[in-house]
Amino acid sequence: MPGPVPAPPPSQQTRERILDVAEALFAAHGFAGTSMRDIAGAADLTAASLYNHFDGKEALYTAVLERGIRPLVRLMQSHATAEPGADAAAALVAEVMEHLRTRPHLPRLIQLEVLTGGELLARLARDWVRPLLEYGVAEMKREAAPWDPDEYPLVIAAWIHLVIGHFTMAPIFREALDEDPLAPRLLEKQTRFLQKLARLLSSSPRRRAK
Amino acid sequence: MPGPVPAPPPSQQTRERILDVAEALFAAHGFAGTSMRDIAGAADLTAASLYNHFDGKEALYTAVLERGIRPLVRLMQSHATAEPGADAAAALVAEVMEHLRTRPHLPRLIQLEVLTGGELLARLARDWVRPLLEYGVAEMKREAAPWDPDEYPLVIAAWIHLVIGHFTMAPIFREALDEDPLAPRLLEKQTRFLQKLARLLSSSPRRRAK
Amino acid sequence: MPGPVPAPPPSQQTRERILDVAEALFAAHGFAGTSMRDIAGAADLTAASLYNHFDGKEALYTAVLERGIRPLVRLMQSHATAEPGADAAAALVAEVMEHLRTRPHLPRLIQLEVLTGGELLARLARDWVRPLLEYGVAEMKREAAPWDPDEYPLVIAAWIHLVIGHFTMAPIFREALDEDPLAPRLLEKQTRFLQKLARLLSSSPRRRAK
Amino acid sequence: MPGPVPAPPPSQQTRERILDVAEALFAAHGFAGTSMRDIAGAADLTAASLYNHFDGKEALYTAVLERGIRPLVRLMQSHATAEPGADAAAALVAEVMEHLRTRPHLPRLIQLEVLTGGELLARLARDWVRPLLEYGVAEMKREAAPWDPDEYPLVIAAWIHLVIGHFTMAPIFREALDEDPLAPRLLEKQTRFLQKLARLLSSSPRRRAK
DNA sequence: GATGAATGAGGATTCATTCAT
DNA sequence: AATGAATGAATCCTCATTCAT
Repeated sequence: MPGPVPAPPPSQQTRERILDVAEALFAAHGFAGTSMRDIAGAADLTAASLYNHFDGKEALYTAVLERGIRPLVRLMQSHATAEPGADAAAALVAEVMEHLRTRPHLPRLIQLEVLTGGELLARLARDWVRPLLEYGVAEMKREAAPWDPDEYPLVIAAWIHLVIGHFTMAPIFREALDEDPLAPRLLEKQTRFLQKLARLLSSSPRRRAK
Repeated sequence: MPGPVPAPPPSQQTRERILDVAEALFAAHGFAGTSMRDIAGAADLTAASLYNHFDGKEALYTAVLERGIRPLVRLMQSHATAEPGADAAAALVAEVMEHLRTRPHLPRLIQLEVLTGGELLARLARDWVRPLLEYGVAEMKREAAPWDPDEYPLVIAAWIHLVIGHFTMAPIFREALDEDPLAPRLLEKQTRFLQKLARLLSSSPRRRAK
Repeated sequence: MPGPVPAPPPSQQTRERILDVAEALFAAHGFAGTSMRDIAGAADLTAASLYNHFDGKEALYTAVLERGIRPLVRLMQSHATAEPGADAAAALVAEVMEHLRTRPHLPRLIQLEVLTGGELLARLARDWVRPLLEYGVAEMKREAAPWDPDEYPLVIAAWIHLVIGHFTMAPIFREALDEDPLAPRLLEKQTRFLQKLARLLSSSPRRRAK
Repeated sequence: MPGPVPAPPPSQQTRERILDVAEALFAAHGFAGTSMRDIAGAADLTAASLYNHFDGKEALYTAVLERGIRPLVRLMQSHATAEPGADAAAALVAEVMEHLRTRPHLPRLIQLEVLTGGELLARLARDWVRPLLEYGVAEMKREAAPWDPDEYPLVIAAWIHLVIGHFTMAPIFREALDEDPLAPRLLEKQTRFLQKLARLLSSSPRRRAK
């Protein structure tokens, strides 16, 4: 039985605080649009102090991304080894949505990184998208989904777009719908919508299109 | 029969050239990540010369966005008034995809603008997303789609995510698939996939989920 | 009897217009604080057009100063040769004040030029201040004014300060007095005040100070 | 008996050094004619370093003016409350001249600020000129000076012009007289001249002019 | 004579980073 | 671990000037 978690040393606390505000700022303004002073200010520090915790702006950015992506990759891995059942996709989607709910900056960070072709893009592709594609394609083969096999990757990509897009496009729908897509109510609705979609997409329809 | 288009004055040519390279650079590195010198260099000019054509960086960025978004809005409007038939959605998707094929920077620009909450976000929401939502929701009501009415907006949003996402996430799939999602072959495949999906989504299924 | 003055060629008109606005702007913001574009704009021209009339900024500035100072120097010269009477000083002061009333920018221009040690300073000293000193000292010698001979220059300098200062310090007295020192009423009052002072300064008082 | 003044921290020293050189440069070339690089260079710094001490050029300029004007205002205030005697004006003039001797840039700064209508003009009028006017007018009323009451402000203004003008016009008299008006000898002579003038101006003459 | 477009030089300011304290 | 001060490089932008039209 584990005892109480020992309080992290203050330096560790500061480090996490920096990562938190940096994550928010990088997600909101991108790498180039975020200055070390901005981050320091938001963390109640001086820019110089950041260098006591990170080797520089690039290193800080990398640390933010690493910390954000790791749980996502782990989530993927745990599902890859899990019993592939009928509702596996629905379960994965729900879990991912739930995770992103607590880290809403993460999809934005990923999207920005992808858009600006950052250095972590290759790693993201290798550790996150490729496993997801392999896992998903295998699953679809097993299920005889209503798609051509060479459409399988597009289906997987579609899932990614739907999940990520819900977060990255949130601001514009907030404007257009007068409701925050990241509020709990809409997040749950979107999750249920995606699960419904999952069943629809994998069910064998009577007739094949095209 | 229209006569030959008169050659635009050279100054107009320069202006368009600047807009072209600025569009590419802003889409690739974001507003903050693109310097006036970069743009000038790509347009074979000095940074100072840019100011003979635009009032400043912000104005240039706005001009790029305006020019990019206008055709998109017009596309939407022409469809809003068109005969709403069974395959209206499929036709619209195809047209949008075809338009974006020739302006692949545009979805990235929009995504960046949305992410960083730029000033045009409100306009985008008003002129582009809101009409799309209204048009789509009306269409779905007519068709008795297999969704709850309060899910209709999510369906429309899903379409947007699928179209935009295909472009904004292209780099990572290029890495993961070893094939360029923006190459003609994959663009066509994605278009057909989306049209198939359109039929699937609007067909009345036997049983309702949830 | 001279016939009607022939209308100056349009180029001459433009030239004068440029000089007028340049005079005002240089007087208000100094040489460094005034841009060619400012001047051009105020003259309803493009900066490039200024170069059709003047060789450059420096040349334009010089022309402004020349044009402004010439009448002042001529005024001095005409008085130097005039009959030196008792009220010569009073008459000179009145004439100078009257001239400056129509060219209120001139004292400011001179003051700025003196402050920033421009190139025309030497010329101003030679053509304007030195003759004034010589003329004034001679006059005072003749009149047995109530001053030590080596104070004579100070008296002349005082006159200059009083006349120039009235114009250059006008803005601050406009603030402090709630009345414009350059309005006709105050200009006349100041002129009469200076003439009164002239009599006071040159009258032989009963007792000598110091 | 006060103990030794504690050495100011080095940062304060740098700040003062910057203010010193900025005062000289602003006085010599005006606000627009002085670049941050010039100031930095004269203070043995980089332009960027100036921003560690001041928020920008405008702020630095304001700080220079504030620092310069404060003692002047205080001088005025101390005299306003002092015993108004016959030679009060003479004493004040002497003190002001003595103060300006050690800060010869100050009158130029003020003159420039007045000429270009800077933001501090209103404050100068309120804190410096207006009290001086009130104090002086009161004094003159008490003394039955040889002037119409509505000429009193002109007399006060005349004093200001004579004191300020001596400094702001120094360069041109340096040229014309071959002697520096700001050298101790001439400064003292000017002070004695002004005091003599004070007595002359306030003595009741037998006859009234006008 | 007027102008739009182009440009090199320089303007103020911000940036990421270093270092002594 | 935190910071104030310093700085070189780069930011956006303005400037005076030129030149083809």
